[in-house]
Amino acid sequence: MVTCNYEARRRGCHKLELISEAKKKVPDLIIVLGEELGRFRDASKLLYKYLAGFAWSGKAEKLGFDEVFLDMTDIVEYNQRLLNPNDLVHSFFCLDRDDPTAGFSFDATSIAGHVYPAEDIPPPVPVPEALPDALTTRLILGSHLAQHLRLGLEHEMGYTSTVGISTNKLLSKLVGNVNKPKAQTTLCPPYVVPEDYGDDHSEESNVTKFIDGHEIGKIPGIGFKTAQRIRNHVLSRPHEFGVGQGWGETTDIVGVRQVRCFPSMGAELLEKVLGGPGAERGIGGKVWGLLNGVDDTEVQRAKKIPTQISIEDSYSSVDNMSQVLRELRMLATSLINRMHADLLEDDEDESGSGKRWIAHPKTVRLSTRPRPPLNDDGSRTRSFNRISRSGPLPNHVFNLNSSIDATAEKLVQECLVPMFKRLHSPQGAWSLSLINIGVTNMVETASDDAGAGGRDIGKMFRRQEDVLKEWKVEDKPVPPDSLRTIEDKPAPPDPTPGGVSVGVSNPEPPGTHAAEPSAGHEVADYYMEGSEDTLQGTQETVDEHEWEDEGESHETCGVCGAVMPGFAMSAHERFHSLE
DNA sequence: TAAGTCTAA
DNA sequence: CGATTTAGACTTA
Repeated sequence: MVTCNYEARRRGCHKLELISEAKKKVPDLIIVLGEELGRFRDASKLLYKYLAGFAWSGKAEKLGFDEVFLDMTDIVEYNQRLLNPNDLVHSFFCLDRDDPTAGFSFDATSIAGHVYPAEDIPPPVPVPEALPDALTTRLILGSHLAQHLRLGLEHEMGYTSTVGISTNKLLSKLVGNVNKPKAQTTLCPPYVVPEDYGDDHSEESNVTKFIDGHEIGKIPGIGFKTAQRIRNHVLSRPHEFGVGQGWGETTDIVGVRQVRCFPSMGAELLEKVLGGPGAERGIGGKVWGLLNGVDDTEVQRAKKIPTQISIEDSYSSVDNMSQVLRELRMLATSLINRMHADLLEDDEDESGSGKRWIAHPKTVRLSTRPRPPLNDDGSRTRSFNRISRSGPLPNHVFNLNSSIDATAEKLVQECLVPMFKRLHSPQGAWSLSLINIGVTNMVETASDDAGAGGRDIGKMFRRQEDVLKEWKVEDKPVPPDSLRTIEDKPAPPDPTPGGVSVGVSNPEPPGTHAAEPSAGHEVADYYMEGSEDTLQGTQETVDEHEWEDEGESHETCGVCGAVMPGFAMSAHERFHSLE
């Protein structure tokens, strides 16, 4: 079992649990095979959009399908100034700079929702004496904003959510885990993080106190490998693996405190332990920061186009060409569909138009995970290693006049099969446990993006250039009258209604860092979970050729019938695809 | 650019 | 027995 909902968890199930085990605990457990990610994607997009709408800065970063970081520094600071110190209980949170009436009322004398450390005694009667210190005020504001977002998410979108509120991504994410589901938690001051940190301030700082309670592998940014190396060093021996349980379970539990307080521990030592070939530069300093609750990474703004799109499937064994062919066709079809869903946009400005590509991937990649051979004892060492080959993506995949199936088939025959042969000799014996195909190297198509938010002229120029570059060779040969729009077809509905959704989301606001008392970022960390949706659109197409076979012979365009030298066809096709 | 590693949900 | 899928950031050659 990959994952389970909160109801199942309440009854004792875990992620990655054996189905047999889970069934013992919950006989009426419902097992759902496979996945319909499309509906999750759609829900994810919708929820993301809703939340990002509250971020004045536009800083709203998705983490997976169901989590979002929101940097609410500006809105929080704005409201900090609006507070009336003489009547904090009746405060108003303004959500729109341009509309003083947009917002909600709240009590600025206390934090909304749960707090860390937990208060054993609920605060007496609020004593709106004076304005608390700046950080506390900001966290109070952040907590109420989070509360408002969670209520909005629930009442307007139908999803419950979980949120963590603190001053950076690391802390907000971690503190969001403290109370769930359907809750929010704010990491309370004091946040004393000394300039150099490293000294033991656990007495004064809730940051240290909080983070020290975590096993190192639980810290975001410290993954399996990194955690392992740190454990080995601290324990000065190879760790032991837990048996029978999920991955990465260790019988040796090494806590953050144990590492932080290890003799001569610091950025330099960590750099030695973790550095080396292939390691990220500055890894020591980065991890040292994490162990001290320091995380200066910015909440990223949403990207309009993904940097890659990939599809994969795993198998118990795929070991012959006909299986490979079948799987490649399936994957290629899904990939083309995904490209249409994610890279095709309604063409507004043309009358009677259809869709147009907002970006063109330039590269296609095929990766596999070969099953390791049997060991002497008959066992098989697990390996997750992948190998891959990549090459130019033929232009014909952008042709909207061909059917998806035809496009996929062509992609398989022309690209994927040859790449596969570069990976695995048709003679040699192989057995694959996974096949993945994907497209990368997106080149954004120029758009009349009247979009708000700052526009980057330089960037737009570059985009133009990129596009023009692609055209240059072929530009001339394209007959003027070959321009044509491609009409779009209504998408075949393939939605499955109703999904189950559990939704949870959790935003967390401000992020003042102790290290930088005044200028911290605020980070809101949102969490959403579960969701459902409908499916995507469709397409169709005509036909075409591609750029690799540039010969001197003439060819006829399947779309407009124009005749031109072979080398010009790719540009010509691109031309159609852009229209 | 290509291939691989690490991380995370 | 068996153990997902997708994607981003980053390094190295």
